[in-house]
Amino acid sequence: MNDNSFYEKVYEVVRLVPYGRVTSYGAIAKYLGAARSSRLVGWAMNVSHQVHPPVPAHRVVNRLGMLSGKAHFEDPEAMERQLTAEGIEILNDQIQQFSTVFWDPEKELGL
DNA sequence: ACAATGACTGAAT
DNA sequence: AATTCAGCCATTG
Repeated sequence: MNDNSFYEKVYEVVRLVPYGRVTSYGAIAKYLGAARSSRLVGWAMNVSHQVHPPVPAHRVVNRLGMLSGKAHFEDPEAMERQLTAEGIEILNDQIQQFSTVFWDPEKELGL
């Protein structure tokens, strides 16, 4: 994987997600100019465990604010725990007040 | 070079 | 309104 690969871009954006905020796969994909490559973002996250530096994958959820990828973590409970530690309220694997904690790269960073 | 994969998303039923 | 279907596309075997 080259540093210029699509994955690397994804990691870069994910690292930009502020503390206590989350974003969605689609938002990242769209920000990267590949709005329909949301799956690739998820795939990138799957590999993010072996990537350096570490990527805050726990801050990335699907567009509904559901912890769809928690099962892919070393410890599925860790994702939920970390988000909670950042002040994000989670119930039944779903982020509460998602609209409030949602962080849209396009909106926050600007196009 | 071809086929398969997938932590998604939006449209169709 | 809820659930199912199909497209999507970079990476990998």
